[in-house]
Amino acid sequence: MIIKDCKMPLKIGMLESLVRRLPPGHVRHPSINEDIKKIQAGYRGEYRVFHLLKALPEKDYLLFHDLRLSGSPFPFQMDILILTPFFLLIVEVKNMAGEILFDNTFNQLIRTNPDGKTEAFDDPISQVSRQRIHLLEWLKTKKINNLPVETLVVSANSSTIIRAANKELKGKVIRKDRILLQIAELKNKYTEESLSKRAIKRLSNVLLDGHTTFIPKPLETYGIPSSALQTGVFCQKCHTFTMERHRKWICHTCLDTSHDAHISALIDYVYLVKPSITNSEFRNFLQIKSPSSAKKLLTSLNLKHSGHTKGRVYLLDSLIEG
DNA sequence: GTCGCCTTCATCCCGCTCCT
DNA sequence: AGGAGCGGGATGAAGGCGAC
Repeated sequence: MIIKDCKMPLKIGMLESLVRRLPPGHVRHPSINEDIKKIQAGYRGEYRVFHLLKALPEKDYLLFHDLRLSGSPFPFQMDILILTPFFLLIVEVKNMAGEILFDNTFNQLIRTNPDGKTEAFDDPISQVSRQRIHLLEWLKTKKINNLPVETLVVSANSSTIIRAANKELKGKVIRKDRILLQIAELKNKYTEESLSKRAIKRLSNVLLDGHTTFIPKPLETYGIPSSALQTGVFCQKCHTFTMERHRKWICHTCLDTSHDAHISALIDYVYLVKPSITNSEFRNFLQIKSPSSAKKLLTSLNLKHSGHTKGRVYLLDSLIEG
Protein backbone atom coordinates (compact mmCIF):
# COMPACT_ATOMS: atom_id res chain seq x y z
CA MET A 1 0.00 0.00 0.00
CA ILE A 2 1.34 3.39 -0.90
CA ILE A 3 1.42 5.57 2.19
CA LYS A 4 3.60 8.36 0.79
CA ASP A 5 3.59 8.38 -2.98
CA CYS A 6 6.44 9.13 -5.34
CA LYS A 7 6.20 12.80 -6.26
CA MET A 8 8.42 15.09 -8.32
CA PRO A 9 10.83 16.89 -5.93
CA LEU A 10 9.88 20.48 -5.13
CA LYS A 11 13.44 21.50 -5.93
CA ILE A 12 13.06 20.75 -9.65
CA GLY A 13 10.20 23.24 -9.99
CA MET A 14 12.14 25.76 -7.93
CA LEU A 15 15.27 25.51 -10.05
CA GLU A 16 13.22 25.71 -13.26
CA SER A 17 11.66 28.92 -11.93
CA LEU A 18 15.11 30.21 -11.06
CA VAL A 19 16.52 29.47 -14.53
CA ARG A 20 13.52 31.20 -16.11
CA ARG A 21 13.83 34.28 -13.88
CA LEU A 22 17.59 34.76 -14.21
CA PRO A 23 18.63 37.13 -17.00
CA PRO A 24 19.91 35.35 -20.13
CA GLY A 25 23.63 34.58 -19.90
CA HIS A 26 23.71 34.78 -16.08
CA VAL A 27 26.88 33.18 -14.70
CA ARG A 28 24.86 30.65 -12.64
CA HIS A 29 22.84 29.26 -15.56
CA PRO A 30 25.13 26.31 -16.43
CA SER A 31 25.50 25.02 -12.86
CA ILE A 32 21.75 25.30 -12.14
CA ASN A 33 20.86 23.46 -15.36
CA GLU A 34 23.38 20.78 -14.44
CA ASP A 35 21.80 20.41 -10.98
CA ILE A 36 18.30 20.17 -12.50
CA LYS A 37 19.47 17.31 -14.73
CA LYS A 38 21.03 15.49 -11.74
CA ILE A 39 17.91 15.82 -9.58
CA GLN A 40 15.67 14.77 -12.47
CA ALA A 41 17.84 11.70 -13.10
CA GLY A 42 17.72 10.82 -9.40
CA TYR A 43 13.96 11.19 -9.36
CA ARG A 44 13.54 9.09 -12.51
CA GLY A 45 15.50 6.30 -10.79
CA GLU A 46 13.42 6.50 -7.62
CA TYR A 47 10.22 6.53 -9.70
CA ARG A 48 11.24 3.38 -11.61
CA VAL A 49 12.09 1.48 -8.43
CA PHE A 50 8.97 2.69 -6.61
CA HIS A 51 6.88 1.61 -9.57
CA LEU A 52 8.27 -1.96 -9.32
CA LEU A 53 7.44 -2.02 -5.60
CA LYS A 54 3.77 -1.43 -6.36
CA ALA A 55 3.64 -5.12 -7.32
CA LEU A 56 4.13 -6.11 -3.65
CA PRO A 57 1.00 -7.38 -1.81
CA GLU A 58 -0.80 -4.24 -0.60
CA LYS A 59 -1.77 -5.37 2.86
CA ASP A 60 1.69 -6.48 4.00
CA TYR A 61 3.95 -3.83 2.40
CA LEU A 62 3.60 -0.15 3.19
CA LEU A 63 5.58 2.12 0.90
CA PHE A 64 6.99 5.56 1.71
CA HIS A 65 8.82 7.68 -0.83
CA ASP A 66 11.21 10.42 0.23
CA LEU A 67 10.53 10.30 3.96
CA ARG A 68 12.42 12.95 5.94
CA LEU A 69 12.54 12.55 9.70
CA SER A 70 13.98 14.95 12.22
CA GLY A 71 17.09 13.18 13.49
CA SER A 72 19.81 14.56 15.74
CA PRO A 73 21.69 16.77 14.96
CA PHE A 74 20.24 16.94 11.42
CA PRO A 75 17.15 15.54 9.77
CA PHE A 76 17.73 12.43 7.66
CA GLN A 77 16.03 11.44 4.47
CA MET A 78 15.33 8.05 2.92
CA ASP A 79 14.64 7.54 -0.79
CA ILE A 80 12.23 4.67 -0.14
CA LEU A 81 11.16 3.02 3.12
CA ILE A 82 9.23 -0.24 3.11
CA LEU A 83 7.36 -1.22 6.24
CA THR A 84 6.31 -4.86 6.62
CA PRO A 85 5.13 -6.89 9.64
CA PHE A 86 8.50 -8.69 9.52
CA PHE A 87 11.07 -5.94 8.97
CA LEU A 88 11.71 -2.42 7.72
CA LEU A 89 13.74 -1.86 4.57
CA ILE A 90 15.52 1.36 3.65
CA VAL A 91 16.19 1.61 -0.08
CA GLU A 92 18.76 4.03 -1.47
CA VAL A 93 18.35 4.46 -5.22
CA LYS A 94 21.22 5.35 -7.52
CA ASN A 95 20.56 6.25 -11.13
CA MET A 96 23.99 6.66 -12.68
CA ALA A 97 24.98 5.93 -16.24
CA GLY A 98 28.29 4.32 -17.17
CA GLU A 99 30.36 2.28 -14.73
CA ILE A 100 30.22 2.57 -10.93
CA LEU A 101 32.91 1.26 -8.59
CA PHE A 102 32.28 0.73 -4.87
CA ASP A 103 35.50 1.52 -3.01
CA ASN A 104 35.48 0.35 0.62
CA THR A 105 38.91 1.73 1.48
CA PHE A 106 37.92 5.37 1.08
CA ASN A 107 34.15 4.89 1.44
CA GLN A 108 33.46 6.32 -1.94
CA LEU A 109 31.63 5.53 -5.13
CA ILE A 110 33.55 6.24 -8.31
CA ARG A 111 31.55 6.76 -11.44
CA THR A 112 33.11 6.59 -14.90
CA ASN A 113 30.96 8.29 -17.54
CA PRO A 114 30.48 6.70 -20.94
CA ASP A 115 32.88 9.42 -22.19
CA GLY A 116 35.62 8.30 -19.76
CA LYS A 117 35.28 11.12 -17.19
CA THR A 118 35.46 9.96 -13.55
CA GLU A 119 33.63 11.45 -10.57
CA ALA A 120 33.57 10.52 -6.85
CA PHE A 121 30.49 10.35 -4.63
CA ASP A 122 29.71 9.36 -1.03
CA ASP A 123 29.51 5.60 -0.69
CA PRO A 124 25.77 4.80 -0.81
CA ILE A 125 26.30 1.63 1.28
CA SER A 126 27.70 3.70 4.17
CA GLN A 127 25.07 6.33 3.50
CA VAL A 128 22.19 3.89 3.87
CA SER A 129 23.84 2.32 6.96
CA ARG A 130 23.91 5.76 8.56
CA GLN A 131 20.24 6.17 7.69
CA ARG A 132 19.58 2.84 9.40
CA ILE A 133 21.26 4.04 12.61
CA HIS A 134 19.35 7.34 12.47
CA LEU A 135 16.07 5.49 11.92
CA LEU A 136 16.70 3.12 14.84
CA GLU A 137 17.48 6.11 17.09
CA TRP A 138 14.42 7.94 15.84
CA LEU A 139 12.22 4.90 16.52
CA LYS A 140 13.70 4.67 20.03
CA THR A 141 12.56 8.25 20.75
CA LYS A 142 9.06 7.08 19.77
CA LYS A 143 9.40 4.15 22.18
CA ILE A 144 9.55 1.65 19.33
CA ASN A 145 12.40 -0.80 19.91
CA ASN A 146 13.86 -4.01 18.54
CA LEU A 147 12.61 -3.72 14.98
CA PRO A 148 14.77 -5.34 12.34
CA VAL A 149 15.86 -2.68 9.83
CA GLU A 150 17.45 -3.81 6.57
CA THR A 151 19.13 -1.64 3.94
CA LEU A 152 19.59 -1.92 0.23
CA VAL A 153 21.26 0.11 -2.51
CA VAL A 154 19.46 -0.22 -5.84
CA SER A 155 20.91 0.75 -9.20
CA ALA A 156 17.97 1.95 -11.28
CA ASN A 157 19.81 2.23 -14.57
CA SER A 158 19.84 -1.10 -16.40
CA SER A 159 22.87 -0.19 -18.49
CA THR A 160 25.10 0.61 -15.48
CA ILE A 161 28.11 -1.65 -14.95
CA ILE A 162 28.56 -2.27 -11.21
CA ARG A 163 31.99 -3.21 -9.82
CA ALA A 164 33.40 -3.65 -6.32
CA ALA A 165 36.99 -2.59 -5.54
CA ASN A 166 37.39 -4.62 -2.37
CA LYS A 167 33.97 -5.20 -0.96
CA GLU A 168 31.39 -7.95 -1.09
CA LEU A 169 28.30 -6.34 -2.59
CA LYS A 170 25.99 -9.34 -2.57
CA GLY A 171 22.73 -8.46 -0.87
CA LYS A 172 23.85 -4.87 -0.34
CA VAL A 173 23.77 -3.54 -3.89
CA ILE A 174 21.41 -4.86 -6.54
CA ARG A 175 19.99 -3.89 -9.91
CA LYS A 176 16.41 -2.67 -9.85
CA ASP A 177 15.01 -5.74 -11.60
CA ARG A 178 16.11 -7.90 -8.65
CA ILE A 179 14.37 -5.88 -5.99
CA LEU A 180 11.27 -8.05 -5.61
CA LEU A 181 13.41 -11.20 -5.38
CA GLN A 182 15.63 -9.52 -2.80
CA ILE A 183 12.59 -8.59 -0.70
CA ALA A 184 11.31 -12.18 -0.99
CA GLU A 185 14.69 -13.40 0.35
CA LEU A 186 14.45 -11.00 3.27
CA LYS A 187 10.94 -12.27 3.99
CA ASN A 188 12.36 -15.83 4.17
CA LYS A 189 15.01 -14.60 6.62
CA TYR A 190 12.43 -13.08 8.99
CA THR A 191 9.87 -15.78 9.65
CA GLU A 192 8.34 -14.16 12.72
CA GLU A 193 6.16 -11.07 12.66
CA SER A 194 7.66 -8.17 14.63
CA LEU A 195 4.58 -6.00 14.24
CA SER A 196 0.88 -6.77 14.50
CA LYS A 197 -1.56 -5.23 12.01
CA ARG A 198 -2.44 -2.61 14.61
CA ALA A 199 1.19 -1.84 15.39
CA ILE A 200 1.94 -1.45 11.68
CA LYS A 201 -0.86 1.04 11.26
CA ARG A 202 0.34 2.97 14.30
CA LEU A 203 3.95 3.01 13.11
CA SER A 204 2.85 4.11 9.66
CA ASN A 205 1.04 7.08 11.20
CA VAL A 206 4.01 7.90 13.45
CA LEU A 207 6.35 7.91 10.43
CA LEU A 208 4.00 10.04 8.37
CA ASP A 209 3.51 12.49 11.27
CA GLY A 210 7.27 12.66 11.72
CA HIS A 211 7.85 13.63 8.10
CA THR A 212 8.95 17.20 7.55
CA THR A 213 9.12 18.63 4.04
CA PHE A 214 12.44 20.23 3.21
CA ILE A 215 11.93 23.64 1.66
CA PRO A 216 15.02 24.51 -0.38
CA LYS A 217 16.08 28.15 -0.71
CA PRO A 218 17.53 28.29 -4.22
CA LEU A 219 18.59 31.94 -4.07
CA GLU A 220 20.60 31.30 -0.89
CA THR A 221 22.07 28.09 -2.28
CA TYR A 222 23.44 29.79 -5.37
CA GLY A 223 24.19 33.13 -3.69
CA ILE A 224 21.85 35.08 -5.93
CA PRO A 225 20.18 38.26 -4.61
CA SER A 226 16.43 38.50 -5.29
CA SER A 227 17.15 41.79 -7.09
CA ALA A 228 18.84 39.74 -9.83
CA LEU A 229 15.53 38.11 -10.79
CA GLN A 230 13.66 39.34 -13.84
CA THR A 231 10.22 40.72 -12.99
CA GLY A 232 7.13 40.58 -15.18
CA VAL A 233 4.87 37.86 -16.52
CA PHE A 234 6.45 35.09 -18.57
CA CYS A 235 5.22 34.24 -22.07
CA GLN A 236 5.22 30.44 -22.50
CA LYS A 237 5.38 30.84 -26.28
CA CYS A 238 8.29 33.23 -26.89
CA HIS A 239 9.94 32.92 -23.43
CA THR A 240 10.09 36.63 -22.68
CA PHE A 241 8.71 38.66 -19.77
CA THR A 242 6.75 41.00 -22.04
CA MET A 243 3.19 40.05 -21.17
CA GLU A 244 0.87 42.90 -20.24
CA ARG A 245 -2.55 42.90 -18.72
CA HIS A 246 -5.40 44.16 -20.90
CA ARG A 247 -8.42 42.17 -19.75
CA LYS A 248 -6.19 39.14 -20.38
CA TRP A 249 -2.42 38.69 -20.65
CA ILE A 250 -1.11 39.68 -24.08
CA CYS A 251 2.53 39.25 -25.07
CA HIS A 252 4.10 42.36 -26.62
CA THR A 253 6.60 40.26 -28.49
CA CYS A 254 4.59 37.42 -30.05
CA LEU A 255 0.99 38.55 -29.32
CA ASP A 256 0.24 35.24 -27.57
CA THR A 257 -2.54 35.51 -24.98
CA SER A 258 -3.29 33.86 -21.67
CA HIS A 259 -5.92 34.17 -18.97
CA ASP A 260 -3.84 32.78 -16.14
CA ALA A 261 -0.20 33.68 -16.83
CA HIS A 262 -0.11 35.49 -13.46
CA ILE A 263 -0.45 32.13 -11.67
CA SER A 264 2.89 30.82 -12.89
CA ALA A 265 4.48 34.17 -11.99
CA LEU A 266 3.09 33.74 -8.46
CA ILE A 267 4.45 30.19 -8.33
CA ASP A 268 7.88 31.59 -9.25
CA TYR A 269 7.44 34.07 -6.40
CA VAL A 270 6.63 31.33 -3.84
CA TYR A 271 9.54 29.18 -5.03
CA LEU A 272 12.11 31.95 -5.08
CA VAL A 273 11.07 34.76 -2.78
CA LYS A 274 8.56 33.88 -0.05
CA PRO A 275 5.24 32.08 0.51
CA SER A 276 3.15 35.26 0.95
CA ILE A 277 2.64 38.47 -0.99
CA THR A 278 1.08 41.91 -0.58
CA ASN A 279 -0.72 43.82 -3.31
CA SER A 280 2.30 46.08 -3.74
CA GLU A 281 4.80 43.18 -3.95
CA PHE A 282 2.49 41.51 -6.44
CA ARG A 283 2.48 44.61 -8.64
CA ASN A 284 6.25 44.97 -8.45
CA PHE A 285 6.94 41.33 -9.29
CA LEU A 286 4.42 41.11 -12.13
CA GLN A 287 4.90 44.69 -13.36
CA ILE A 288 1.22 45.58 -12.97
CA LYS A 289 0.50 49.30 -12.71
CA SER A 290 -3.07 49.28 -11.41
CA PRO A 291 -3.53 48.40 -7.72
CA SER A 292 -7.17 47.52 -8.31
CA SER A 293 -6.37 45.17 -11.19
CA ALA A 294 -3.82 43.55 -8.90
CA LYS A 295 -6.44 43.22 -6.21
CA LYS A 296 -8.95 41.64 -8.60
CA LEU A 297 -6.38 39.13 -9.78
CA LEU A 298 -5.38 38.25 -6.22
CA THR A 299 -8.97 37.92 -4.97
CA SER A 300 -9.93 35.82 -8.00
CA LEU A 301 -7.45 33.18 -6.85
CA ASN A 302 -9.37 32.67 -3.56
CA LEU A 303 -6.12 32.65 -1.62
CA LYS A 304 -6.07 32.45 2.14
CA HIS A 305 -5.15 35.86 3.54
CA SER A 306 -4.48 37.68 6.78
CA GLY A 307 -4.68 41.31 7.85
CA HIS A 308 -6.91 44.14 6.68
CA THR A 309 -6.50 47.03 4.27
CA LYS A 310 -2.85 48.04 4.27
CA GLY A 311 -1.88 44.99 6.29
CA ARG A 312 -3.41 42.52 3.82
CA VAL A 313 -1.09 39.58 3.05
CA TYR A 314 -2.08 36.79 0.65
CA LEU A 315 -0.81 33.29 1.40
CA LEU A 316 0.44 31.46 -1.67
CA ASP A 317 1.01 27.91 -0.31
CA SER A 318 -2.17 26.62 -1.97
CA LEU A 319 -0.63 27.34 -5.39
CA ILE A 320 2.07 24.69 -4.94
CA GLU A 321 0.15 22.09 -2.93
CA GLY A 322 -1.45 19.10 -4.56
C1' DG B 1 -21.56 37.95 -43.02
C1' DT B 2 -23.11 41.62 -40.08
C1' DC B 3 -26.00 44.03 -37.10
C1' DG B 4 -28.00 44.67 -32.64
C1' DC B 5 -28.84 43.16 -28.11
C1' DC B 6 -27.46 41.09 -23.89
C1' DT B 7 -24.20 39.26 -20.60
C1' DT B 8 -19.80 38.99 -18.60
C1' DC B 9 -15.83 40.75 -16.80
C1' DA B 10 -11.80 43.95 -16.41
C1' DT B 11 -10.78 48.37 -15.04
C1' DC B 12 -11.54 52.80 -12.98
C1' DC B 13 -13.11 55.69 -9.35
C1' DC B 14 -14.48 57.00 -4.79
C1' DG B 15 -15.05 56.78 0.00
C1' DC B 16 -13.53 54.44 3.83
C1' DT B 17 -10.33 52.03 7.03
C1' DC B 18 -6.06 50.98 8.84
C1' DC B 19 -1.04 51.00 9.36
C1' DT B 20 3.21 53.57 9.89
C1' DA C 1 -1.46 62.92 8.75
C1' DG C 2 -0.50 60.56 4.73
C1' DG C 3 -0.16 56.59 2.10
C1' DA C 4 -1.81 52.06 0.87
C1' DG C 5 -5.31 48.93 0.11
C1' DC C 6 -10.12 47.45 0.50
C1' DG C 7 -15.11 47.14 -0.96
C1' DG C 8 -18.45 48.34 -3.99
C1' DG C 9 -20.54 50.94 -7.73
C1' DA C 10 -19.96 52.78 -12.50
C1' DT C 11 -18.27 52.22 -16.96
C1' DG C 12 -17.02 50.22 -21.14
C1' DA C 13 -14.92 46.60 -24.01
C1' DA C 14 -15.34 41.91 -25.53
C1' DG C 15 -17.78 37.97 -26.65
C1' DG C 16 -21.96 35.11 -27.47
C1' DC C 17 -26.06 34.59 -29.90
C1' DG C 18 -30.13 35.17 -32.63
C1' DA C 19 -32.36 37.61 -36.52
C1' DC C 20 -31.94 39.12 -40.98
